[in-house]
Amino acid sequence: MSPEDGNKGFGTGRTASQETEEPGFQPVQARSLTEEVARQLHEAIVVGRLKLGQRISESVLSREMGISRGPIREAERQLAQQGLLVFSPRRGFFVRDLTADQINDVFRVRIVLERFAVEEAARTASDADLARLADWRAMMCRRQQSLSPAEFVEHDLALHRLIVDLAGSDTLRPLFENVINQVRLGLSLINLRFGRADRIAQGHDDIVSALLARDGARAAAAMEAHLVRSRDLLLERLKADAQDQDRLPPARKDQET
Amino acid sequence: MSPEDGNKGFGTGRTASQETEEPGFQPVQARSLTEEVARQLHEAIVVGRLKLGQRISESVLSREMGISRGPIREAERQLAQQGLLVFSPRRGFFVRDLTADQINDVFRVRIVLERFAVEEAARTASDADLARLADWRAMMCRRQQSLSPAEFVEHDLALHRLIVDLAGSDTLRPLFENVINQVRLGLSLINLRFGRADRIAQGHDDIVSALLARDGARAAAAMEAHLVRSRDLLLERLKADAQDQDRLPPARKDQET
DNA sequence: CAGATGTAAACTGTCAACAGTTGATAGGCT
DNA sequence: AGCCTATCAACTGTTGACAGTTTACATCTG
Repeated sequence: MSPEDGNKGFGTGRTASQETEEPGFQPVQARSLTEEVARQLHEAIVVGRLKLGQRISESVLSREMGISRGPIREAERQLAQQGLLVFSPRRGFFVRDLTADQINDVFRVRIVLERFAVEEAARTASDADLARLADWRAMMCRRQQSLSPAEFVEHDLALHRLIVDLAGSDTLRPLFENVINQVRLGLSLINLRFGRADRIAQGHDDIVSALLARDGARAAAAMEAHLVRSRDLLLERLKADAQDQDRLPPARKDQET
Repeated sequence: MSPEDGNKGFGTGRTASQETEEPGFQPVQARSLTEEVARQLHEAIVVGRLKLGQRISESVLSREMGISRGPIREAERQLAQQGLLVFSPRRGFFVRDLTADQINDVFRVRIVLERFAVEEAARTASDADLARLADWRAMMCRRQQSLSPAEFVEHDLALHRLIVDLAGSDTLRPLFENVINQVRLGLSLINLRFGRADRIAQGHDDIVSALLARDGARAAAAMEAHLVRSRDLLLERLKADAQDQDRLPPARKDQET
């Protein structure tokens, strides 16, 4: 109906509009330059290749990527709306910087959203979807030993996104993505490493088991506890890293990309 | 009331950079064309001058407004991120269309966000800000008789925005604006008129008085009840209007702007 | 007459260039 | 030397134009 079909069903994998046709033709997708630029910028930011507060110059980017400034402008504006960049008129875009207070604030809202998500999921998700969620979690648990810290973070976020999808609310999804982007900004602020990460992972099992029992209240409580732990771990490491870097001369200026 | 005039001084902080200078010079604001276009489009949509589902053509708009297509592209993309437009690749932007189910979904999320907002406001807002909120509500109540339905809606939304500001969360604010935009879309779907609107207004007093008492739980309950009433009234009128329009031939096509 | 096919207009995606502004650097004055 | 001022380079805001795609209409064929 509407020009943009929300990807319904299960996971984040937007399996798209590929109707079942006999010979497996891929629906040839001509991604626009804007999308490609947005994708690359998004990755560069959440991976931490772009430092927080760093300026993202249109002209520099256009020269580096070999395209004109139009698509880059649009991509930057898109990321700004997603909360990854901030815009300063006539000066350009900068990677958003986060203080510890702001990270705290982000998590307050995140807790609200994800409590709602698990409650809805416990109420309305299909048995099949819940079972798939449990399978996915089990698989992730088995692989846990062989994951790098960055991969562990990705799996963690994927699980949360899965739960939000199960809530089945097209309104919630974009809000969650926005908040998650801020969380990733915060994560890119620290040096990822393991430590008490297994306690974080343990929280997932509590959430999933409550979901399987369709106990919304317990799932919400488990979710909140899990997020509080994640937040505290993040803030704690942020403080530790900040102390480490106090020795280095804090020369941060408008660096080129 | 423009959607984006940071109502200063109230709760939010962000008192802007206008230092106290003697002669009252306005900080001459060179609004970019993009912002101006976005503002006009925003208003045209929430006022209902643009029908839901209608196509917004770049070229037509650029001819009408006498500017080139660049700023219009950017403004459209911005509104798309805000949830007012949807984008169909190589076809353009369309005013987002809402079904009754989607309106229901929007209100589910809105309730979650605003419950959080009043709880935070009850906990952290300053006494002065709460007093100002009460004053504002009282003034609005006195004027109530002389308001048009559209003005009443604006006042209602302004009150909710005020409360969200009082929560003091920079993370919550943009999410709320996004949700509110969807609500306005829904409102533009019906013929505004009075009826049991006074019962809606009554809900505001419950919320404000609970806030003044700093009773977060009661404020949240009042907020939820208020929003549920608003939602039900909206959905009910939507159904009634739809029946009215069933007689007219439903000729809706890609109309020019 | 119904369906498929070809054609043309209109539109979006992208680009290169111009104009105005910002920030920094070099120079002059006290 | 220290502060202010003028100049300049780089960047953003905006424009008009070109190329490829989509959509609608007309034409052809069974």
